[in-house]
Amino acid sequence: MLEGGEPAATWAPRTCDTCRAAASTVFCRAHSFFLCAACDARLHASPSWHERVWVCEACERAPAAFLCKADAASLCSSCDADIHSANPLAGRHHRVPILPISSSSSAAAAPHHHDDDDDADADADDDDETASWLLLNPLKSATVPNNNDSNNNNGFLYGGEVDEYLDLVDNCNSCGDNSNHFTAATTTTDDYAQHQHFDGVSHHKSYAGDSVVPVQQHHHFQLSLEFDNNNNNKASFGFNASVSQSVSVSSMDVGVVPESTMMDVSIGHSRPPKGTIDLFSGPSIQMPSHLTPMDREARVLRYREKKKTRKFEKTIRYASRKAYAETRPRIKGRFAKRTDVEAEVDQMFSTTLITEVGYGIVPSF
DNA sequence: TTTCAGGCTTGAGCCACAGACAGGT
DNA sequence: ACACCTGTCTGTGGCTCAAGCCTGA
Repeated sequence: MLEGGEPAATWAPRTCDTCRAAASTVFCRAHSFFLCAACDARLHASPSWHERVWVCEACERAPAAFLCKADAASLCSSCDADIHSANPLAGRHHRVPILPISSSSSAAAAPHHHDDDDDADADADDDDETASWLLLNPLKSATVPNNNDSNNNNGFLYGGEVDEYLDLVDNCNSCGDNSNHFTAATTTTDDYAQHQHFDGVSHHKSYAGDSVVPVQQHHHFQLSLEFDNNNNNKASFGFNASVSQSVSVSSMDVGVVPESTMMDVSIGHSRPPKGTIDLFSGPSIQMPSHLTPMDREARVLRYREKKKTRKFEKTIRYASRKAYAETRPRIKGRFAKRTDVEAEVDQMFSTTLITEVGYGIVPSF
């Protein structure tokens, strides 16, 4: 859990230069003032508006200079440089110089807008995000034939492969031959709250995917790709690739509980912890070598659908077991043996539970 | 700039037991 | 074919602690 873990003092937004109370949201270039929404509306209510820009959404202390379309975030030069140099994927985010707040669209253009009713924007953002998640090296993509999909230009080419990988990981039990070598490195530091299952993850001030605006730490999952120039349909995955690119995929969305440390491929690793997937041992996962545009589109759609429906909450499969566990005596958190008296009380409790709540029948799935 | 210590965060593992499930009689 | 018995496996929550990360000196 991250409760209280955020150094709030260091992230205090700049206060309004006029009222000195509210957090500033815009920067007026004419005044060289940081203004809150109220003061901005008051000072710039006349038709002769000054040119204003949004305050950086990351540091909240400097005027925004760029708009990152992938993150839908307005960023100052410093934050933009920091964030988009963090990894190759972030570097591919499409950013444009930020435009002054227009007279009619200040509200509509407000940052932090992720309204579902704005389908066009949502789709665009979704495309960007999906691309960010799925894309691999665009240069390499261009070298692969059977590549007629216009989406390839923005790196969608291997979305299907990545998605396929996600599915493979989900299923966790299908491995092909070793012609394609797949390895992965993971780092894990933060953002996960307690999760006991692959889907049992909760977020705390984290931005899903590779949205990196305020990300201080990142779970990411790295793939390295090696392309066989002699057989362009074959892509192998490995760390020692002479021509390789990395792609970061948030493990929280992949649904994989990664190894806890960055692993060196050369280091032999023993059994992974229970509940994790050992991506390093055994036969490599075979990746599909080529897909039709329709296949790719279908996979991307499937990926998006999965992303929409994924659940981070812990799923209780057996309510009765939960009820028993909650009433069970513990010693330092561990279940302890019940005394006869406790067993009797529990028996009574169970009877009550059956009649009142309906527990006692464990549903089968 | 590098190193180190201390604090903080995260997640695996442990425990007992009810119920599911498979296989034998 | 059916009922019953037995053994094994699964899932449940709170706590501890090791490992890794972060921050400041």
